[in-house]
Amino acid sequence: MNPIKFIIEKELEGELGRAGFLETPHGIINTPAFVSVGTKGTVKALTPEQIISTGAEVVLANTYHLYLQPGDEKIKSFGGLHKFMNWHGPLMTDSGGYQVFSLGAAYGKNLNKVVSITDPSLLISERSNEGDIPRLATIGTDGVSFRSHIDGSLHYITPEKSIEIQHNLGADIIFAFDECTSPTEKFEYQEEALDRTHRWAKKSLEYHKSKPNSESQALFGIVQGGREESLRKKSAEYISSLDFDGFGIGGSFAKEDMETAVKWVNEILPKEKPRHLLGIGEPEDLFMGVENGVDLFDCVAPTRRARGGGLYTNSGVINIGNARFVDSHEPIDRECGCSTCKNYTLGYLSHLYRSHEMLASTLGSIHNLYFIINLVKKMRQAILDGNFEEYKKDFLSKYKK
RNA sequence: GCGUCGGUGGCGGAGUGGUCAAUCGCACUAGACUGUAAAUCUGGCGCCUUCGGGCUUCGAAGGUUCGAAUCCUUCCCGGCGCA
Repeated sequence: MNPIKFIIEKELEGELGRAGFLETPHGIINTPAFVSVGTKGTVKALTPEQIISTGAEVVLANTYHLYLQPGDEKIKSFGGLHKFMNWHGPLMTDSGGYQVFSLGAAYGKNLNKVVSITDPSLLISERSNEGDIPRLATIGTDGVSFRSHIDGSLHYITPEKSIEIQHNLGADIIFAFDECTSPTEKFEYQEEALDRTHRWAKKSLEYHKSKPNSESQALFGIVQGGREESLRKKSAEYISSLDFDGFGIGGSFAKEDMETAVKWVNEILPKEKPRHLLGIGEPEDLFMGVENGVDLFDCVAPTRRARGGGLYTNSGVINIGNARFVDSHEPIDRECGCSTCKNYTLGYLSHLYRSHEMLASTLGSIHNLYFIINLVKKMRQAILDGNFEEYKKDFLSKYKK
C-alpha cells in the first residue's frame, strides 16, 4: 500500500497550479504548503509547540547533518526522529544531496542556492580554477565523500546509504540522493551530473523498495538538469518513469531561470503525484511555484533571516537592526496575526536584537514562519476560491523585493 | 610635596622617529542571506572630495628633526607608592 495519498481539490484554470491535500502516516498536509526547515532535528529557536503556533503542518530535517550528529542509529534507538524531536506531525528528510553542492562546488565560494547570472564572477566555471579552497565534498561514481564540517572525519555517502539513514530517521517523506548543481556549470557538466543523479535515483528507489520501510515512508525522486531545457525535460521524463511517490525539483537557480525550469518540469511530471520545489521560499517565488503546479516548498529563509534580523512584512523585508525601529511602538506588521505581532512592539524586538537576546530569534522566527506559511495558505485558499490571480497581483503590488 | 607609571578616534586597547587617518575588539551604521558550514557573513565608521586626492588629528603648549602619536622641555589631568 502507498504510504501517502495525494488528493487534488481544485486546479487553476489554464495553469499548472492546484490545491489539495496530502495524507501521510503522521497527518495531513494541505497543499500547496510551506515546509518549515529543521535541519538538525530542530527548527532553530523554536519548540514544536511554537512551530505549531505558526500554522506549520510539516517539518523537513536533514540526513547528512543528523547522520553526523548524533547519528541515525542513535535516533533510531530513540524510536525515530518524530519521537526524538517531539514533532508528531508530518516529517520529511532531505537526502544530503544539497550538501553535495553546498559543501562541494559552492564551498568557500560566492555561490548560493539562488544566484544572479549578472554577476560576472559567477560566469567563470568554478571547475576551471580549482585549488584555493579545499572542498568538503568530492563526487565519485557511486557516491560522495564528505569531510565532516564538524570534526573533519571522512564519510562516504551512496544512494543506498542515504536511504538507509533516512529509514533509520523514519520521516514520512524521504528524498532520493541527488547532486544539486550550480547554474554556472557548463552543459557538459550538467549532463554528466544529471546522468549521475538519475543512476542514483534508480538506486535509491531500488534500495527503498527492497525494505519494509517503503510501506510507511514515501520516497520522492529529484529532477535536476540545471538551466538547460533539454536536460530538465529529460530528467522530468526519466524520474517520472520510475515508481516514486512524489517528486522534488532541485538545483541551484539563476533567479531568472527558475520559472522556466519549474514549468518545463511540471508539464511533464504526472499530475496525480505531489511535487516539491526544493529550497525555494521567497514570496515572489512561492507565487511563481504555486501558479506552476508546485505543491510543497521548503526554505531556510524565514528562520535564517529572522536570526539575522530580517522580518517579513506585507511591504517587504525590514531589518530589525535598523535605527528607525528603536522607538517604534508598532508591531512588525499590523495585518499579521502571529503571536509576535499580537504581543510585541518593534521597539522591544529591536532591543532584544541589539542586546543579542535569543528571544529575538524566537519571536522573529515565529513571525517569519507564520508570515510565509500563511502566505502559501492564502494562495491555497485563493485557488479554492477562484481568485488566485487577483490575490497574487494584490500581494505583489505592495510587496517590495 | 617627592617618586613612579600613564593620558591615542564613542569605549576598550595596539602603535613608540617615516610605509599612520593610525592594527584589533566592542559599540554604531547599512547591506546580504532561497533542499542551514549560518544566533552567520560583508561594507562603512575624523572632515571634505570632481574618488586622483585634499585637510585637521594621538591631554596642552613649545622645541629637536627633512619628517613626531612616537624624542626633549614645561604645564594640565589620572593611577599607585612614600611622606
